[in-house]
Amino acid sequence: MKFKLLKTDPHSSARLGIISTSHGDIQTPIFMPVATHGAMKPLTPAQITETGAQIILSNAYHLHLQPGEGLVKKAGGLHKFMGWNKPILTDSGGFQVFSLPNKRITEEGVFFKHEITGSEIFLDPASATRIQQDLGADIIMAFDECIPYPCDRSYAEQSTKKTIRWLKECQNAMTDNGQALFGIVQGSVFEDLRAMCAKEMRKLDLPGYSIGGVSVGEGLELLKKVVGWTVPHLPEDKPRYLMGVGLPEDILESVERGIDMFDCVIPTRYARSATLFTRRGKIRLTNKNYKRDFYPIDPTCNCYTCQNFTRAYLHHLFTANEVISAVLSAIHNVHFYLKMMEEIREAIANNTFLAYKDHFLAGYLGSGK
RNA sequence: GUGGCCAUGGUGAAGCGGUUAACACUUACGACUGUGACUCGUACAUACGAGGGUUCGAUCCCCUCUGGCCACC
Repeated sequence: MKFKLLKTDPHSSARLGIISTSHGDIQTPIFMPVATHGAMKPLTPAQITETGAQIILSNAYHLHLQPGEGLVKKAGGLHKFMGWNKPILTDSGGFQVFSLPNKRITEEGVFFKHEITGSEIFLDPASATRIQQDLGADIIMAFDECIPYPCDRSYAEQSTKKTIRWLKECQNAMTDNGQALFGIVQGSVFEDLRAMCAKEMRKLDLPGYSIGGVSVGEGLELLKKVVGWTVPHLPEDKPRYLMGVGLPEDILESVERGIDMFDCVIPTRYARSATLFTRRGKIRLTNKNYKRDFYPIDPTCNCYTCQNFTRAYLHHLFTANEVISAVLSAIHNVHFYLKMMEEIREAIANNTFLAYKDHFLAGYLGSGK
């Protein structure tokens, strides 16, 4: 994997770049839709491609449980297994340390309770790395501890140091198979911890760096601060990935502060519960005022769903609990995100990023809504 | 025709003398940020078939009516 920084916005820290992988190039800033189990919830790879996705995210933890990295490897790797020949990034399972209820964290790793079988499974930096190597994604993530928010300083400091140590163990576990290992900066909402973590990780000369432990309830204002504290300590010539973010406004604010990559479940998850993104804000298609609304979800959108279906039809599909309600909605939401990213890149290229951001937010957050 | 049982919101239903009529579903509106088609939050019977009566007080007791179910003729 290689990253080429094409330009930096003269009015902000927004950047334009290209990540090259053996499965193709990725234009940054980019949003990565999430396909945790090796499947993007309701969409086929062909549909994912149609939304404009350049890279998707899968999760090593989930694939380890089912069907197991050994089987994926035997199938020829994750790309071949799931029929997706563009770049893939796998998350290590570090986030599950944060999000799953039954786990025990030690200095060496984390014990999880298998959700289905109830058996105990153990993940540590070495095993998480090995799993991801077997899966064969283009970019793999370090095994970290995603610190909950709020969190007291002493725990945050101890956890952050552990994450740094774990990163070194991940790096040591790497074999030269062409995959790129990204480190994950933690440090909760403490400026010095974020800076310390970024500086320490920078010394390891990794192909990319991410910021983790955000979007865990701290809110947009703190998110902006955390990104602002961290980015200056990261190398210019390596991609920066803000994990698990976010809403359109979160992404715009973070691009402005120098982030290149994003992932989030929001567009696909919201699609399943009838929340759709439009240039004028989110709408919830199950609301009864859409029952007789014969306009597309977003009249300015050129996705398959908006070109062919009305809000009234989608409202009907959700009411009738038809599975393609999720399919058509996900196509739109993912397309919406990726179109926004495309426009962000165009704006940076034209030195008009801040104007674009203001214009977008004015329409999206809007007057009435 | 006679006897018995029952009648609570959009639905299924608790309560059976005492200030807010349980719960579930539906519905409505929210939430969801390194993903269980999940889940969660909030709202929703001035009202207990109708009319009388007893009582300090009735959805809960009594009478009549109306409606439904069952049994017998």
